[in-house]
Amino acid sequence: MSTIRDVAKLANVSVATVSRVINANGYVNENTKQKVEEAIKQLNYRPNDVARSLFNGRSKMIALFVPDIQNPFFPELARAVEDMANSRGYTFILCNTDNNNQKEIDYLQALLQKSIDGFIFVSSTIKAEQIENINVPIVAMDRKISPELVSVTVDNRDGARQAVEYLQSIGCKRIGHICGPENVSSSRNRLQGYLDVVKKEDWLTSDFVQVGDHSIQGGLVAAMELLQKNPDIDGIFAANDLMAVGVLKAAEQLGIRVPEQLSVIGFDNTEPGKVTTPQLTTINQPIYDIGKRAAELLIQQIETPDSGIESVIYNVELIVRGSTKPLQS
Amino acid sequence: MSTIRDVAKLANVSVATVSRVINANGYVNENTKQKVEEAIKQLNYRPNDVARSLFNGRSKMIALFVPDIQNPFFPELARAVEDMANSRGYTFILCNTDNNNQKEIDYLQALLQKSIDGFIFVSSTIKAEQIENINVPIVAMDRKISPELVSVTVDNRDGARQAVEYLQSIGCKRIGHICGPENVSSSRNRLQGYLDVVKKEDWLTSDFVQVGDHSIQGGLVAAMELLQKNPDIDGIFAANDLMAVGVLKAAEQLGIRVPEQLSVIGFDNTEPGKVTTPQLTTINQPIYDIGKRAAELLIQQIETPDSGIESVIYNVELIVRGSTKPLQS
DNA sequence: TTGTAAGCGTTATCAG
DNA sequence: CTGATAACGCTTACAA
Repeated sequence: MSTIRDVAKLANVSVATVSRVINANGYVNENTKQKVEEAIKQLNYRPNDVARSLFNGRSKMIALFVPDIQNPFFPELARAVEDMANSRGYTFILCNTDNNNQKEIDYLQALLQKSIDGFIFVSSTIKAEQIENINVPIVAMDRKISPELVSVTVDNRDGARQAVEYLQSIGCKRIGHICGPENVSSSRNRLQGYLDVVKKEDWLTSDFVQVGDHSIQGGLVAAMELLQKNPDIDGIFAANDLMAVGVLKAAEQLGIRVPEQLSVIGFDNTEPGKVTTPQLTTINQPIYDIGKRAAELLIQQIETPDSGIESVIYNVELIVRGSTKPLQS
Repeated sequence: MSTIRDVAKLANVSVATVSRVINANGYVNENTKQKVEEAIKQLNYRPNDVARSLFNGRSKMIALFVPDIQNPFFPELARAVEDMANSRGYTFILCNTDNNNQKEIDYLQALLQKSIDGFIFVSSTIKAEQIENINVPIVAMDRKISPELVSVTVDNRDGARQAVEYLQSIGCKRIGHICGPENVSSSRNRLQGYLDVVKKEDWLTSDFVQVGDHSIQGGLVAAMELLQKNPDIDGIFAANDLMAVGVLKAAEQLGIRVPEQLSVIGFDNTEPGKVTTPQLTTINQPIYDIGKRAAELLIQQIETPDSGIESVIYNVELIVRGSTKPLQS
């Protein structure tokens, strides 16, 4: 690896001049510029980013924290962040936190020591005070962390309402809900949306809501509970697609036909819901856009501090597929 | 952020002494050590990794190149690499290459400028000569790049044989194969395994092999072709689970019952094959172990060059589920 | 328009 | 056992 000094020597100029041409800043005579560029080419010189980072305290790296990339919701999000990071010249670092606060703190610390330029968090475990005196920009994605922190989310409550209203519109009379963990803001909002629609129904009891953990297995267990306690349920809204797939499995095990006897609806519009039989009716989130936007906002904050960034809330929409069907009456 | 100089000042010692304490190397009096540690705690000092990297030319970062993290095969692999990297104190960088050689080269260049310590490649597009004078360790994973390069793979040919022999054992008489792209070493080996078993069958023609692109859609299209050209096919071995899911979809569209009329078998044992109806019979790869081992070998090469690393080949095993069933006769 | 030199925060060498 | 000090490779005053 050749250094700026090698280039300077070969071009018969000082390192300052080389630096000027590399960064296209400051005056430099067209002729010497040619000489320098020639030398750079000859030596196949590339500036050492570590030295640059040391000097200016910036690394051109951003990190994304997600609970677990093995959850099919996250790869597309990660992909979007990476693509945007890339196109703006940033290196992308992926951190799986397993919803473990200690891991988050450890990652945070380690990356700060590397002069990371910013963070995007998908987290329900980090506390606002743990990041309040971090002096690099942070954006919350998918889940809010605190009202003050810039975030990119969707209108979860409205999505849930759309889902439950749709179930009603096709004739469902008893609608259960499998919600996500209580500490996840999006789960709370989806539960809220469910309640908005059914709270005045006389059949509603706490037995119609079960908590799942966003996994297929969790959805299966919750659905079993739900269906056994309330045999008259004819519609289930699960807070994400994975749990909805679990509902499908539970129904299969119990010999309940979907959608003839039970309509099922998920949330997210991720891949698993497209390979089941029947395919899942769900609420679509613009996942790629969310990731892209979050990265964009982060980079804007990095490059233009105090440029007044606003949080973003995307709309969601119902996608009807085979797991829901108007009931015969 | 305080520096080593602040610590030195507060503890009334030189920066050299502080450095010795931090790195636990060289002699330092127990008493002064206490003083220094005290000062470190008081200032909440953390060494600047960028400065360290500049000095010793190492960054404690490793990168993983995969075609696309949205393919469900890769998240588990990535997870394994990250976990191992973490446990050894390395930062993990994920790069999606889209099988695009230019992207690979660009990433390579960019990361080398950041003093990256090593690479793990899942690639069928990079050429051996493009990496031959990279002076950091490289490990190939899942796919071989060149015979000389250390790799961690599975016995694809044997896995394919197991799959096809199993189909024969349950009575399949005409077995088609959907293979992956020809430039992918694992695809070639799986095709080879398929041929090992059926090459002497008199019914075998080139119509029994279709090329897919490892996606559901690609599998669907290939299966359509296969089933229309050879209506008597009663078994299909797809080179990965995603394409096998496509086969299931094709069968559904054509009104062919699986497994009664057609047995289907995939490869990888990934999540999508577990949510279909029927669930997919497949060949299990120890995905997490592969990733973990590759990372381990890479780090070993980084920390102990010339320690004589050998390539690793894992065994695979058949997992029987609902998409295959002994034929009535 | 160009060059000199200080400094970014560490580590390691070499005296003491 | 401890302290100066010269690197690591780059950028940016400041001078010329």
